Amino acid sequence: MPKYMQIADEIERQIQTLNLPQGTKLSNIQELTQTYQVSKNTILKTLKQLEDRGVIYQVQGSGIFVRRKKRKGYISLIQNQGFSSDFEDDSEKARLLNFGTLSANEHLASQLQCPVGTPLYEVERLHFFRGQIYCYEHSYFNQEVVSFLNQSIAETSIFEYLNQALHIQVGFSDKYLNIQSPSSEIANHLNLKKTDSVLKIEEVYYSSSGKAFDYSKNYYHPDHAQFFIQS
Amino acid sequence: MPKYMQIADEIERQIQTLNLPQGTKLSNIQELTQTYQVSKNTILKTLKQLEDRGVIYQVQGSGIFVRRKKRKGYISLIQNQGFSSDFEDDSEKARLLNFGTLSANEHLASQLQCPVGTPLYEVERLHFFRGQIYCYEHSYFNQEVVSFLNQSIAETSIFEYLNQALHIQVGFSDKYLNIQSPSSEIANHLNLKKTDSVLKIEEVYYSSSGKAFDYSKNYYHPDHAQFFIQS
DNA sequence: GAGTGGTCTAGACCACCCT
DNA sequence: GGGTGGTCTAGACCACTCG
Repeated sequence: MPKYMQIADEIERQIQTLNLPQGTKLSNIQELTQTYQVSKNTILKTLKQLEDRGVIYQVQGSGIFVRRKKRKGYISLIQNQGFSSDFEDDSEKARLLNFGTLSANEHLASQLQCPVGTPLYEVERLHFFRGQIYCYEHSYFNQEVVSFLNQSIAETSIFEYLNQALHIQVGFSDKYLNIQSPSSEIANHLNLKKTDSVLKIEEVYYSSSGKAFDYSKNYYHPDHAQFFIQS
Repeated sequence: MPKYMQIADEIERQIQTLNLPQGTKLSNIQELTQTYQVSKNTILKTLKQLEDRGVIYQVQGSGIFVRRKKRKGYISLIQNQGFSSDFEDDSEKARLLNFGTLSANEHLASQLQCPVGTPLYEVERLHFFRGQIYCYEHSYFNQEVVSFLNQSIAETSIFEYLNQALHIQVGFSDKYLNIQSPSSEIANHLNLKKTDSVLKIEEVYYSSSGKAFDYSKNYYHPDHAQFFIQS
């Protein structure tokens, strides 16, 4: 891991350990270069990183200050790591409903930016948080990028597997949100009436080399769907 | 405006003008330094900027590539410029429902991180897009930051006024999303039944010096609320 | 005016991709 | 192995904030 990243992790850990409140002033840049024995530019990269993560903010001519997340229990829409990472404890569980393969039809090919007929993996899962159903997920993975996947992997964290076993890193992602009336199948999965509404989030994940490898349709239970964005 | 920003704007404009498709390879870094007669680090800052905007992606050892937004008509949840900026044409209109002042109660004081009793401006507006109601907005501005606001300003773009007249820049923001059943007042404003659902987005905007100046509750019509996030 | 962050340079070396 | 992006350095100067 590069220096600027290590230092960012260390500073973030310190803020959390000391539980510093919003607005706490941190050391200035010159002190940070001395503390970590690196050049000013490296510290600047560290601070940009922490700013992007929503951990600090910088004010020209004044200083570097702590920024704290205000509300607990909200899922971040920015971090690109699938489901498991949004929860600090192990209270996130997934139940596999279906695992299989299929060929991309026109719609899937367009979303995954691959030719019609490309072989895909198909995964359907229900996600629970503290025993509550909160999301029905319907995902497709391009087999030309994700060379192998099976049922037992799909029962755990797919993104962790992609990262550690296949060395596929998420480069970037597109997410589309809207509100829909659930189909009877989805209403059934989420324990809803057909007259209720669900929050639908479609996601396309791209590897760090820019290939789309995952297209997911996620339907969130209206009572347990809470999201936040820091920017 | 700094060089790296000017160059970023110029490159983005070129991509849009030439309508370059996703995946188009751009000049490499060395060529860019020569084209714009700046150092490598300046180009690197430019590219980071464009990456954050979702305009390009970089692949180590390979090159710099165009990234295009896929769907039209979706509102970005990342850009921090209030309502008007989300629409390319002038089809966004706001109708002012209420303008006034009040003192912060406990809830508002907590959201705006100010003492109870701080004087606030209160604004209620309905937002239209292509003649359709899509959002009911209920906002509060801290008068200690926003020193002046009146009815006729609230009828146009408040953020544009804050920026140009008061020189208040948005430094960062927190946004919280969830689904709710509308109160009868809100159902009424949005032309909905009480059994429908709305997407509620609470937003807190901070100036570039880190002071919270705007707390808004926005209720989106379920049929016209479409959002996207690139990250 | 002293302190602090923001921009910019020039150059060295490393890590990864592709042919 | 040649090309390309990623990291890091050391130092100069600018722009803003605050007492």
